[in-house]
Amino acid sequence: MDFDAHGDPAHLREDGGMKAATIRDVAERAEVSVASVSRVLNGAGPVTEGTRNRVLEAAKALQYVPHSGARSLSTSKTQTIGVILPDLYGEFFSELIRGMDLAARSLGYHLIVSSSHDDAEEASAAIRSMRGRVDGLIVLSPHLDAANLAAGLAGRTPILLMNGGDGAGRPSIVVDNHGGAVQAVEHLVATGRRRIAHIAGPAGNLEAEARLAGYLEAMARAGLPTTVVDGEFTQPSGHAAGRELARRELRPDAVFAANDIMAVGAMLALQEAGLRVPEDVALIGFDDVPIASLVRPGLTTLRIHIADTGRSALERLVRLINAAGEAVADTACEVVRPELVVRPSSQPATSTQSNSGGRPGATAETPSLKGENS
Amino acid sequence: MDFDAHGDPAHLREDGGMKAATIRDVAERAEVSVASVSRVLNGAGPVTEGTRNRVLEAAKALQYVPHSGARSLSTSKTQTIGVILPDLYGEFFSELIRGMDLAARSLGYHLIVSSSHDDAEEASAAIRSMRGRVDGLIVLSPHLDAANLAAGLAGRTPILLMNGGDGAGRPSIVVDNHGGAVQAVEHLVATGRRRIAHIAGPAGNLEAEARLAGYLEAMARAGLPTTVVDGEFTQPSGHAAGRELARRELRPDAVFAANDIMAVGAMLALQEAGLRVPEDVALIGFDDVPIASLVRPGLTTLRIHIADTGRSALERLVRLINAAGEAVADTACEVVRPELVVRPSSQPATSTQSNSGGRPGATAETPSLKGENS
DNA sequence: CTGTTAGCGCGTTCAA
DNA sequence: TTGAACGCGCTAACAG
Repeated sequence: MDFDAHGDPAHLREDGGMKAATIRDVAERAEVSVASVSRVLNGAGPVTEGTRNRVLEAAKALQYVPHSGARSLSTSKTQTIGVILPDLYGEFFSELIRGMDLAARSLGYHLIVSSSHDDAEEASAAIRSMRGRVDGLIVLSPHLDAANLAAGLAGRTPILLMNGGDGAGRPSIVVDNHGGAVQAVEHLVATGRRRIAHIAGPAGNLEAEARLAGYLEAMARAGLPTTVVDGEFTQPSGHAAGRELARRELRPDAVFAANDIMAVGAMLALQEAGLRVPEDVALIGFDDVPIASLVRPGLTTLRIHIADTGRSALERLVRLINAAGEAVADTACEVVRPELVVRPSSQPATSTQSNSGGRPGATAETPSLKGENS
Repeated sequence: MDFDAHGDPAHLREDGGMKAATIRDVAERAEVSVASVSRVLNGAGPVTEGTRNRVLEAAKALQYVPHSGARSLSTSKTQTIGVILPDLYGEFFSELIRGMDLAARSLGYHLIVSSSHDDAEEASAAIRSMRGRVDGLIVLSPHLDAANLAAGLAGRTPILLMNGGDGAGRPSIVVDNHGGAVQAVEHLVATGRRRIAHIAGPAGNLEAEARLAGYLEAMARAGLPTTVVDGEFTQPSGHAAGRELARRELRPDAVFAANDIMAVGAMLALQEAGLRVPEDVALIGFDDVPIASLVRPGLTTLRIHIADTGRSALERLVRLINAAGEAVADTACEVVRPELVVRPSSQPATSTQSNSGGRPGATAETPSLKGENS
């Protein structure tokens, strides 16, 4: 054969290793304009049944897949929302993301996660690297400055704060940490505990500070002396705190940990020290992550419907995105109120009485039934 | 004042609600060309100290942030990798993603996750919606067809399979599920167990099937009768399976669950039935998710360094991306070998002897020290 | 109903 | 060293 001067475009070969087909290739093959192809593929605009079929056929033949990046550039909509979080460790964040992912998928959005932003500096870089890549941002920065900074940096991209602060007039979602802590203490007091210690979260973390404040306030109101041990929201730190408390001369008869995983750590430490939970020491955590119901004794805690909160956060952000410019009405700080879930770890020491938490509204434990895939 | 025909561009106003500044705005303000701005901001190409400063100044004044979407389009590099997974539930996936995120961040990549793709249909849609949005894909589809389909769909975008199959000549990472299961059974046999039951994962899941096959083979080799109960990789299913096994006439003296969370469920069920672990029934799981070391008794399991595996997977994919076109040498299936971690849940029934798992290479438990942030 | 054209915002030759 | 112009792939006006 001689020179094949008019050879097929490279992309016609099945998987010859060449570049992927573009809308233009489809247009050529279908012998129509790119506009028509676009119209057909997006179902928008009037198209003849004939051209429609030719386009569809050509697209299939070329295994054409639209380039979402290019589409985003021209529509200035990425259908993607970014989630900035300090860490990706533990069940709390994974549950939150799971909830967001669920909502995102049903709303036609993608999720781009970016973690490990402890200091405002890193978070800032992460946020600006999101420009042109996302339609909105959800920022979980437990540090005050980071959040404010984030809000500023975002420019005009809608942003939802979940840093534990009140949002300062910006759309935000916050857990009623203070109220939850008060509930925890009141529950313990109501069930006969008096020497109630608190394992705090890391300093500078707004959530941790609010929980500590709630503990201190409730204890003061009850006229009880306080004991605070530092923790950092991790299992090991909870374990260490528990071990220390077990060694104290005046051992506490109850421990309120600022989150579940520290409570679990403390539970193990207490048990290793030969103490019984709840007989010798009652235990209560915060968050109600899945593991709370799997340890023995089951851990009493303050339930936040984590995945639901994540879902709701994402839905709200999408609403903000769709209302961009207009309804600046959403400047509210939505409050999630934790719900006391009484499990065996906080049963009264006096007797093995029934499941009454001592507070109306407390939820009796129902077998938690969720698991893990592999 | 009269008409301000030459008014400042809208974006000059601080945060007047107008669009964000583009590279062109910066160029105008600095009185240079966009090319120079690009050169300065990307540190590429020769630039005079003077223009450099003017550009930097203008950029700062305008709070200019490059539009990564546009950049991606022109460089055809998104610096983003997509992760397709069937679900986002449980510690396994969250640990995996954590590892990937760690690697991604240190390599300058973003992570876009997309879950809930049970059937091949959905996964397919998810994958094609990634085109032009990511530089590569990591696909965790435990179903055979889905994976093959994925590989085809990806076109020319690098893809790394982690579906439990051998990858069929494509780059992939797979856990030696069969070998792990054999280790589990041999460990139980070596410590005196004979009636060893297996709680299997969902049918159709390659990982689950390989673990089942390993169990069956090892049992046959040991000349022992098999007992298999169906599960679905979830805690509730493990609980149900455990309850059923506890009721059996010829109760097993050991249970090997196809993953940790089912083992935990089974453990709780056995204990609720009044059985002692490990005295009456030894228990062993698979994966070594964080919770395995937090339940009591601590769960013996086959450790996969989940986060490390995720990290390594991402690094390999990035390598594939950078080698695009050239080194098709990477067609290998990397195998991750699980490591037996002996914890109290599988101690010999005969006595409370020391931690020897009976197999060389078995890792004695060291206190697991990781926690959760809130 | 269809085709042409102009951007979206940025990187990048190629001259000057 | 700098700038003008083109292209990435697609959508959206605007003609025809």
